Amino acid sequence: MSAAFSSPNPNQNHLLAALPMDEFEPLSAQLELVMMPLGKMLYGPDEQLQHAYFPTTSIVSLHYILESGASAETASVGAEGVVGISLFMGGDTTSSSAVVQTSGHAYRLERRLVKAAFNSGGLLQKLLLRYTQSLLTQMAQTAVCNRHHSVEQQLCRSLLHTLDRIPDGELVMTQELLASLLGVRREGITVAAGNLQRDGLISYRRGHISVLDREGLEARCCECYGVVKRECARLLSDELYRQPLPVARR
Amino acid sequence: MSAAFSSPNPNQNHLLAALPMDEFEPLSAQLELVMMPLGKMLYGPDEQLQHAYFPTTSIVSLHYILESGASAETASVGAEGVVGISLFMGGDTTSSSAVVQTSGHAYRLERRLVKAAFNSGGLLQKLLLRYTQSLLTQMAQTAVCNRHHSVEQQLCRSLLHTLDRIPDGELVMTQELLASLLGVRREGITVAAGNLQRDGLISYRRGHISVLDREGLEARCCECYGVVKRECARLLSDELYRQPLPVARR
DNA sequence: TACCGTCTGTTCGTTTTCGTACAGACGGTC
DNA sequence: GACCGTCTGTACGAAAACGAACAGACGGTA
Repeated sequence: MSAAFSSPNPNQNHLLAALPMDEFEPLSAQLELVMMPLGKMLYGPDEQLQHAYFPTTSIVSLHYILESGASAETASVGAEGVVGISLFMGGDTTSSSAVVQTSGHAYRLERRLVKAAFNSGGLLQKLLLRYTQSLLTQMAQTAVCNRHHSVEQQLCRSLLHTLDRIPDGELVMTQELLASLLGVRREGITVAAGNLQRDGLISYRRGHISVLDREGLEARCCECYGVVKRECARLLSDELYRQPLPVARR
Repeated sequence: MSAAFSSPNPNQNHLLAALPMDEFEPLSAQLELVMMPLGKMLYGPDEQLQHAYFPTTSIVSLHYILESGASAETASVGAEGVVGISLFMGGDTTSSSAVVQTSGHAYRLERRLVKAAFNSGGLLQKLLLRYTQSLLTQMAQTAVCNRHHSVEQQLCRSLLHTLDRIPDGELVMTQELLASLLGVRREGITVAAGNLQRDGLISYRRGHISVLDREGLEARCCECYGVVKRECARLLSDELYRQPLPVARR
């Protein structure tokens, strides 16, 4: 496990890890390891994508920026997924942007290779389609949550989703960043986070948030977190996935 | 054109109309014309879908119902699309529901046939994937709109999207229905619609809304309507679509 | 150690939406 | 023509989030 930190490995991405040898092998030489620094924009609105990114230790936020400059996250992508689905879905561009929300690594694959791999129609195609379906669920639930739930509930949801992808429970994000992800004022986050800290669920200091009581956060969160998590598990963890994740490829 | 009303025709659905003869022919005998009465639920959460529906004159609303009973629309589907993408994306079910928002007709195709047609990989597969991408855009924009825009702006958006699918400009929907689609109170719709009527943009009476000034509505609407419309046009109206829609198949 | 930029905390009035309650009006049915 | 269910209009206080302004605190750098 500790080797995972010192030596990045494509198997850290769940989609890549699920591929059988004969599908992974031809891709592996083409996969390029890239650093994903916090704040880096992978693509902007209507920009031709050059690569698909398979995050391993990084988290990427998909969001839309309004003419006013305001923005809101519509979904986020970690090691369970891939950034750049429009490359194989057919549009090549999207109206949204993709920005690194948690720094780390990713493997990227050049545009034409993504399309070719998808069209060759093996397990990878199935996986990518299922992942896209889980992304739909995530966006739909974000829409519902934005309509009906409080800033505090949405903060819990965001923290939990991030936590699921950062096993050590130590999130590196300022309140300002959280606010821009959720599309609310920074002050709103200050108050909500203050309440959570007062009640012993989290603790934070200048850009670092530690989750102290995960169950507490879940109890305080709206149902949206669970809906997305269950649906992603269902779509991506059934018979398609039988390999334990971090272990060497058989 | 008037024949379109008296005799339902699969060509009224844009996806079906775009198919070349050799792909449409084997499907045509399997397409079942169904009436879509207002309020009919095509499927509920986690329910195994039995058919995909290709609307012609009907409009279907995809939405999520919270434990509290509140709900919110995440996307809507008319003649440009298909209801039941999880059949070919791989999940078979979704956490959302699909309900008829405007009564009319649709053609439905049995589950296995949908999967077979998708997997045979012709133009239909391309079309379905592109349509799914447009659905992603729609959901993402709904999330953003729910976060940042007023009830009145969202009402305009909803009316415009419906209007695009109901050419005669006479919408059959109560304020109660509109409220449940947008996930707001009925009173909020009363006020917003009252303002629009006062300013001469619409007129309504007991469940019937007439749009009097389309440009006015667009001016009053947020950018979200245009974003979705342009993106759908781009994804579904390029080289894949060259046939004029209502005309007989060549 | 002093400094300074960034991050966090707090305040206050404003706006929007919510929740609740009830009144009025339309239109189809008996 | 009277009735009644449904749809629409209005009002009022409560709650949530916003916008703007400013104070304080942390922590890296000079």
